Amino acid sequence: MEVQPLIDHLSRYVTLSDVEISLLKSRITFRKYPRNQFVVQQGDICRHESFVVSGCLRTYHIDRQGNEHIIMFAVEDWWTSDLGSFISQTPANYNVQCLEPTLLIQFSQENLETLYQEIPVLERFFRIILQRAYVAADKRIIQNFSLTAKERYLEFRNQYPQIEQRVPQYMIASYLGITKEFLSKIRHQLMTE
Amino acid sequence: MEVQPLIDHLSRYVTLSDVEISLLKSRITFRKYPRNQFVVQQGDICRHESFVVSGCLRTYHIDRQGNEHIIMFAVEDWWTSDLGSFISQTPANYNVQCLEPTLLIQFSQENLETLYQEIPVLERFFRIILQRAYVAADKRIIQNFSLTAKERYLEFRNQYPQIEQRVPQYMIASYLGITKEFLSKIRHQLMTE
DNA sequence: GAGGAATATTAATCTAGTTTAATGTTTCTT
DNA sequence: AAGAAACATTAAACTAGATTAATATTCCTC
Repeated sequence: MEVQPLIDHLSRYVTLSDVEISLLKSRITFRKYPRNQFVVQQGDICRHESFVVSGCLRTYHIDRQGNEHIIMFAVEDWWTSDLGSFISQTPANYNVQCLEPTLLIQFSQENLETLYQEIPVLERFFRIILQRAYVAADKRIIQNFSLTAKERYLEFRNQYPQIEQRVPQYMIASYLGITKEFLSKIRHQLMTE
Repeated sequence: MEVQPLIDHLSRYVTLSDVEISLLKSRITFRKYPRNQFVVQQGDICRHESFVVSGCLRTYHIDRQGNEHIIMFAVEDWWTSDLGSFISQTPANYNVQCLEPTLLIQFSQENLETLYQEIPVLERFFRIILQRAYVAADKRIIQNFSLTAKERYLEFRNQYPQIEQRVPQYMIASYLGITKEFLSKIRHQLMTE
């Protein structure tokens, strides 16, 4: 059924035989979430790695003072989960919440381990995914250190134009690490110059 | 010779036979660096993953405005490199510099690939290392968002007491993402309260 | 042990971004 | 179509941390 986007996605990185594809299909789960529902909640153990077939999600952390900080968004063709929690099966630092009705393809730890045996190139594929996540996290550390809020906003808009249209501004502010009021000010500045 | 610290370190995560250990020994390189020398330079491709036998290093990024930002320190028993660059053999975002005379055990890409074939559990080991690096990067993003400079300093002091003694304060300030003057102020505050 | 380099402190002024609070606008629901 | 909820803007007062610049202190090195 809706598995094609995943197959296409995998095919961009590794080559799979027909047998491997049916094997894969037998070990995945489709799950439909309504708007606002949580795929992972902070404190729970993240049981799945999820591929987004359709919809939009945010990953955020609630700090000691109760403030939300959005770490990433995910839309069609992206992976989402609390990777740290999934990997080491420890309590999640993040909430993963659907911002739209969302369809996910999910891989449980156990099924993924089995698949690694059955389809060795998947190991390679998920190592690539982990590496990309690491590099992205790394890049964000640098950007938060070295760019102003305005520069980060422009960078975001430039890199994720699709996302800016789909999520409310106060969430983008949270992603950028600033208040919604200040983002509003920045946008005003950008428009009147 | 000085390989024991590495063996001990590996043994904490995986079990190696004597045969595997000699195999390992044959595929590593020792390298001694004097103070201030660079193990990796921003823009170069990072050719090795390095285990610190003795000494102390910093990893830092120079941004567009020419400001330095320290991303991490490494001392005995730690791994260091520009992981993003090493993994994907792309130009490094970071400089890795010795702050003391330093002895490293280095793994080249090719030797590491060979070792993965020869000693499969090493694949597991380095996946764990990558995961830890990812989780650490992740944690830092959260901390930089949600803690004040003072809180981050206390956190650092608490988590890396050994390092605070070994590196100059202005580098700690850079690691915390603040100026040396402001760190000085924080320290003053902490002492007089 | 003197002199210079590197490191650290202090204090005044400045600014990017926050807070608070009020007002406006859009979107959802019935 | 009205009312309520969610989202966005504006502006004034405030603060964490930067910048600048001068002075101390520590640490090499000859």
